[in-house]
Amino acid sequence: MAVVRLLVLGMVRLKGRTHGYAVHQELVAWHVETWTRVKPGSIYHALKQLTKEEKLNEVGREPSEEGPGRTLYELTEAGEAEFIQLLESALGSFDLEELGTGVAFMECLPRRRVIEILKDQHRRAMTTRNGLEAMAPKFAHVRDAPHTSDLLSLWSGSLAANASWTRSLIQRLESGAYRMSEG
Amino acid sequence: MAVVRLLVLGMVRLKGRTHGYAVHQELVAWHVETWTRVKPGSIYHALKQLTKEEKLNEVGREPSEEGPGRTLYELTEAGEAEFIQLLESALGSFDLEELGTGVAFMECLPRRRVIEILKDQHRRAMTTRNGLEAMAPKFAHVRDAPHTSDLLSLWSGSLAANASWTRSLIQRLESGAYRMSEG
DNA sequence: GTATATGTAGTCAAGTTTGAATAGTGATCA
DNA sequence: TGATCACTATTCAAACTTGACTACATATAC
Repeated sequence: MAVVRLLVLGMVRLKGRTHGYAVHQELVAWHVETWTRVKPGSIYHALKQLTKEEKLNEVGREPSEEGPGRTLYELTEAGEAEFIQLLESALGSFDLEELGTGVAFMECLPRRRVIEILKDQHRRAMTTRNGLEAMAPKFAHVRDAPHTSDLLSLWSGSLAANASWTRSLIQRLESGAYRMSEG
Repeated sequence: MAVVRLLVLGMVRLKGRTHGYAVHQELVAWHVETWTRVKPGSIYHALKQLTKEEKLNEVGREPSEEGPGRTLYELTEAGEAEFIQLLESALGSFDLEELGTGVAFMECLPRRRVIEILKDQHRRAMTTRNGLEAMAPKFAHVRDAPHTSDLLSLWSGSLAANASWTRSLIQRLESGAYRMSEG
């Protein structure tokens, strides 16, 4: 998923120069496991893959006083671009794990940009929800699609709850809450 | 994910003897893409993997009038057991994709069993939600965990919405809605 | 002093997902 | 007729996830 890439890029960006284990520790400190599951193996894979794509540079190994040596990574310019792109796309998603990850890093974007993306996300969520509500009556009598109306209302309710949360976040941002990036 | 395995097992169970393309077609007819994404590649992989685990049997190939030949599969006894287990676990999950998949097949279980599982799921969802609410004040002032209270309220709201939907489904089931499995 | 637990740092194999590619069969149309 | 399009049916490589394992270092208990 894009979630792991965003988390890893974001952490390396935040720390400037770091290693896989530290990324994992920091994610645990952030309690990311409450909104998404990120296993150590995925972190190490992402580090290698992003290095292969030249979004990260491997900048040598560092000995450690409390265990084996560590492999250090740094963000490249391409990595910075990738980070921004993944971040914007995460804030525009209405998948909870992606959205949550985007929110965790939203202060890396300028306030007005975040508001813009969230408003667009809210609009699309409502459009999708209306679409679901509209298709409900059409499938009420289709035998081969089981429990379609229940499933539609499950998704519709979830979208509505998330949209309501997004609305309140937009309000907090518009009233000046949080320290955001300049520029 | 367990979602694909459940969908594939369920479809093969429903059709008695079928092939990958038909499974895909039926999932499209069910509008499964509104609540989860299932690519053809995942279906074919699941068929092969489940066959390797003897949850399915490959029972030969069938020529087709409108294209290449098809590989046919059937459910084994172990497959039936696996289906029931995945189904019960899906109905007990509060991951939307899993829960949705469980609901699509819930009529394969007896009414009282489904109610029992859903009540347990609802109870656990509420417990989780209370846990989230309880941890919110503790992390309000922790600088290194960004936007934790926003993220907690996002999840909390989502859990509440799903729990409310589950409650209403339980009510419909208790008042005798839907044709369910005997036994 | 040595087993044993705990924390640090990472690798690996197996399973899974994804998007693109392959290949057969009619239907349309110039 | 033969070019091209759409539908049928599947395979494949690459990326990604997962759980189990390796290996180093320190503390602690016996």
